Amino acid sequence: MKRNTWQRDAVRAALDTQLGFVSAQNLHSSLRTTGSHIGLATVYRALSDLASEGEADSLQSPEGESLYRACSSGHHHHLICRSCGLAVEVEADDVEVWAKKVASLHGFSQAEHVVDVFGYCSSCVPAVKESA
Amino acid sequence: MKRNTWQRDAVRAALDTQLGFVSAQNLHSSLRTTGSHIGLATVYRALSDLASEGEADSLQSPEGESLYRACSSGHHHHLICRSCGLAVEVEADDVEVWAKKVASLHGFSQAEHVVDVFGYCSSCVPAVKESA
DNA sequence: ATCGCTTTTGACAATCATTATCAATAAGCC
DNA sequence: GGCTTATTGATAATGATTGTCAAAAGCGAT
Repeated sequence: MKRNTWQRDAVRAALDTQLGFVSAQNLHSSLRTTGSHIGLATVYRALSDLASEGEADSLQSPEGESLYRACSSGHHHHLICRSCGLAVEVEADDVEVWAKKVASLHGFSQAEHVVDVFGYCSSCVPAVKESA
Repeated sequence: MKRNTWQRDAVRAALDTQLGFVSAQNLHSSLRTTGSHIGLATVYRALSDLASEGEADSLQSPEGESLYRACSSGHHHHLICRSCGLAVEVEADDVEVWAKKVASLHGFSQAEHVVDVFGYCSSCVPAVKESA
């Protein structure tokens, strides 16, 4: 049976306070900073659980870390700021349709897709010339 | 100055023989199997170089490994078989448009996107019931 | 073809995120 | 209050990737 522990609640709560995606390591640090004595492995477990229960979204950063974020339920995608980590949930009906079409066109089944847009949010526009 | 070494060529060649995405580790094994004495670190370096020169595509597997594949130049996305690794390059004009629109709508600049579809190709359809 | 300067290699150590281990602890149920 | 068992947490283990650095090539000039 699944039990309710304060650790699990703490992780959920900590995740809620975050505006963007966080790594398990970072979330653990945050929790420690706020005085919690929660263990690192527990944070990993809690995040992993939350993600599989649909209470959190997870994605891989370009560096290969797993990042998590509290999310509204349902299928959606993200627009993520490379600088501050701010994440905006976006609808992508067009993309859903496209993904299904492409998959079936090539005989693929059980298609899932990874769709995320990375950029700099209006507060973080870096002082970089238009070079690319 | 950048030098031409047989190692670099070997990695390029090995990558060309692959139908789908491979990890650096796997590619290294393959090379060893074919008799090459190339070092692991060198394979990592070569792949990383190829990727930044645009001669290879790279993406993160759901497990967090970096996967590489020789690719045609230009921007495109992939339809990847979870079982055999087969990767099909697909156009995604609709998605390009959508990504730009969403980014500008939220004030994001320098937007890049990650769009990949994972599924099972027709040869790999697993004997799994429609449970999800 | 050789010399010399530099880049590249490769074996191995180091790093870093994540997972496994397992005894101690604490939930939920009686 | 106890009992049973899931959960915790400190730490070890794992596994991919990167750093290190002496030895081994590349490439241009001679």
